[in-house]
Amino acid sequence: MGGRNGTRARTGPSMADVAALAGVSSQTVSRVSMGLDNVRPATREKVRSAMDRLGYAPNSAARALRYGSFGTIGMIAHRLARTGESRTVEAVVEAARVEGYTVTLVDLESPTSDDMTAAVARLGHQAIDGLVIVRAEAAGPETLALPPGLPVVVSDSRFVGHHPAVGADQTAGARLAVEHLLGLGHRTVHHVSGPDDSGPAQMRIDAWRATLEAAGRDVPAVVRGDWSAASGYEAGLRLARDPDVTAVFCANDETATGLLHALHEVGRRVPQDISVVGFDDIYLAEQLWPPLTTVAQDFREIGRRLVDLLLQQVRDDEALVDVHEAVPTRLVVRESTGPAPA
Amino acid sequence: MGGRNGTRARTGPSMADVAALAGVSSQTVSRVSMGLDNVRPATREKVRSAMDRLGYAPNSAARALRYGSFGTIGMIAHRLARTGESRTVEAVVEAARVEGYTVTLVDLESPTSDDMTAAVARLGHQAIDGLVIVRAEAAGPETLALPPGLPVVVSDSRFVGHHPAVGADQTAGARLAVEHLLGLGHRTVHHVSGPDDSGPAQMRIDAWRATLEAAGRDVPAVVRGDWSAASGYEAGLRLARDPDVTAVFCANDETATGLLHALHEVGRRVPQDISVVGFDDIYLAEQLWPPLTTVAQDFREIGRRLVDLLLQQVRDDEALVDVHEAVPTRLVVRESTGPAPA
DNA sequence: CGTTAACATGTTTACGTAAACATCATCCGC
DNA sequence: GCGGATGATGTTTACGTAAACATGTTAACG
Repeated sequence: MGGRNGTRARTGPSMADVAALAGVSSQTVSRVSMGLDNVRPATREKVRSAMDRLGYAPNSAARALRYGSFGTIGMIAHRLARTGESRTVEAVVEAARVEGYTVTLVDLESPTSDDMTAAVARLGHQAIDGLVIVRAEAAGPETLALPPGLPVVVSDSRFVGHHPAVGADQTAGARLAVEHLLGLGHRTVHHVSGPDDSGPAQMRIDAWRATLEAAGRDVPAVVRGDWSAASGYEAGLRLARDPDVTAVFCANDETATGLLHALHEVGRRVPQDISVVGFDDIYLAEQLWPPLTTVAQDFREIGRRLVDLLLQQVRDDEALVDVHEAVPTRLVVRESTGPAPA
Repeated sequence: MGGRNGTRARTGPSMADVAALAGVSSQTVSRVSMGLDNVRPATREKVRSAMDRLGYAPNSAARALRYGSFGTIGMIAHRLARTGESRTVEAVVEAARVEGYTVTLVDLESPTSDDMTAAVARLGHQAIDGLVIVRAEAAGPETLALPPGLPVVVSDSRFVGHHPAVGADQTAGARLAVEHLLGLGHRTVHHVSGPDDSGPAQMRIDAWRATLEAAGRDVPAVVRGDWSAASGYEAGLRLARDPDVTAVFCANDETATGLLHALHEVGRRVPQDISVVGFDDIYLAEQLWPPLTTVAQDFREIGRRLVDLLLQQVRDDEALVDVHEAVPTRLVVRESTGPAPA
C-alpha cells in the first residue's frame, strides 16, 4: 500500500505512562479518560494533571480495535471540486458530524471501473465503518468488489437492488424543468445531457423525452455533454446556429453556465431569444447572468439520508439492498427563462 | 464523542479464522496478506482461497495499532463546497492519494474559535497521522489546542511561526491584478475584500493598497465582502452608483461573479465601463459573462506541498514551524478587463 | 551419505485500550 | 464493634496484526 512509516510512528504517551506518573493503575486512567464517575475527585485530579503533563491523547487505533468501530465513514467521489460533488460531500460531512462521525475521502483518478475498484480496495484497508459512493459513473454495481459485510450506500440509482440508494428525484426534476418551459409557450425543449455512463444523466434524458412525448412535442436529438461548463459552451455554439431552438434544458448548472456564455458570445439574448434551465442550483446559479432558472437538489437532505441509511446498517448489521429514496427536487425560477419568442 | 456502536461492530473474519480454515498458522496468513514472497505457491493458494471463502479483509485498526500509523490525514475546513475550499480539498486529497494516504474531513459549523477547537478535539480522537487546516478564519494560532506531537500544516500564513504554512502568493497575486488594471489606464482600482478575520483577505487588501500607493494613486475605501457571491452583488450595486469607478479587484471569483451580476443588472458594461478582476480562477471563471480575468492559484501545487510538508513531519517526527511556502500565482487575462473608458 | 545453508512455516510477544472480574477500604445499621 | 453493602481501585484478558525469534524441511555440495 505504501504511505506507511516503515517503523513506529508518532505514538504519544500511553495510558500506562500516565498511570505510572499518577501512581494509579491504567484502568483508572481509562476511567478518567472515558469520563466515568466512579473515581474519587482527588484521584481524578491526579490523573488529569498527569495527562496534561505528558500531553496524553487516547490512541484511536487501540480504541477502534477494542470497539470494532472507527466513527468514520468512507466516501468515494470523482472530481470532487465539481459543483454537485462538492455539495454532496459537504452535506455528507455535515450529516456525519451530527452523528459523531467523520468522513474519509478518496477521490478517483478517473471514473473507470478499474480506478473505482482500486479506490474501494484502498478504502477497504482504511479505517471505516461504512462507505458512501457518489455518482459511480463508469463502474456498474457488478464490477465492484466490495469488502463483504461493509455497509454501503450509493447516490446513484443504478445500484438499486445492489445497494441502498439515495438521490434527488431526477425524473420529477427534469419533468418540472421541461413543463416549465412548455408552459412558457416553447414548442419543444432541447437537452444538453451529461455523459453516457452516468445514471442520473440517463434519467434526466429519459424524463425529458417522456415529458415531451406526453405533451405530443417533437423530441430533438440530445446534445451530449459531460457535466463540464466547456461542454455546455460547445453545445451552446452548436444550438445557437439553429434559429428554431428557443428553450434548452441543461443536465447541470455548469453546463448551463457554459451555454449562457456561448449564447452571449453569439448575441442570442437570454431569455428573450432562448430560455435556459439548469439542474443542481449551485451557489453561483443566482448570481449568473442572467440568474439561472434551475432544478434545485436538496443536497443537505440527500446527505442526511445517505448517512442515516448507512448508519442504520452499521448499527443493525444488516444490509438494506432494496431501499431507494428519491429526495424531492424543486424548480427555482429566476431570469434565464421567459415566454417563447413570438 | 458519540457515534460508536455500543457493542462489537462489524468485525469480519480474522487472520486466525483464515489460518484455521487453511490449516496454517496466522503468521503465514499475514505473510500472504502482505504479499511477501517467502511462501510456497501451494500454501499461498490455500490461504488465498480460504481468504476468499471467508471474505477476509485485514483489520485496519489492528494494523494501525501495530504500526502506529493510519495512512490518513485529517483536514479541517469550513464551508467546503465553496470554490477555493473545494479546490484545495480536491488537491490535498489527490496529493494524499499519490502518497498512499486518505484524507479525513471535518467541516466546521462556523469558523469560530470554539468550533475550531471542537473540531480539533474530535479529530484528535480520530485516526489521523497529521492535520491540514484550511483557512482558519476566526481562530488564531494561539487559541488552538492541538494534540501535542501531531504534525500540522496550515494554508493560512497567519500561522507562520506556529505551524508550517503553504499558500498562494497573495501579495504578488494582488499586485499583478492591480498592476494589470493600472496598465490598462485606470486611474485607480477599487477593492471588494474578504472578511476581516481572514489572513489571506487581509494580505490581498494590503497588497492592493501598497500597489496603488507605490504608483502614487488614490486609495479608495475598501468595500467589505465575505467571499460570497451575494456580498459581491451588493458591493456591485454600491460601486455602480459611483461613475468614477472604472476598475474593481475582487477578493475572489465568487465575489466577482456577484459583482458582474450587479453591473449587468444596472446596465454598466464590462469591460467597456468597468473592468473586473477576480482571484482563484475557479472552474467557472472562463465561462462567466464576460469570461473573468483573474489571479489563478495553483491549487494542485498547494495541495501537493501541504501534503509533502505534512508527511515530512510525520516521517521525521520533527516539527517545521518556521517554514512558509508561497506558491506563485499568475494572472489569467480574459475579457472582463479592458482599457479605461476615455 | 552427512553437513550446512536456504527457505518455509510455526510460536511468542507487544501494540494501547477497556470490559470483566477481583480485591480492598469505608461507612452504615444494629 | 461487627457483618454486609457500597464504592474505589487493581489485575487479567482479549481485540487482530506483524515483528522477532525459533523450529522444521528441503536441497546442494563435498
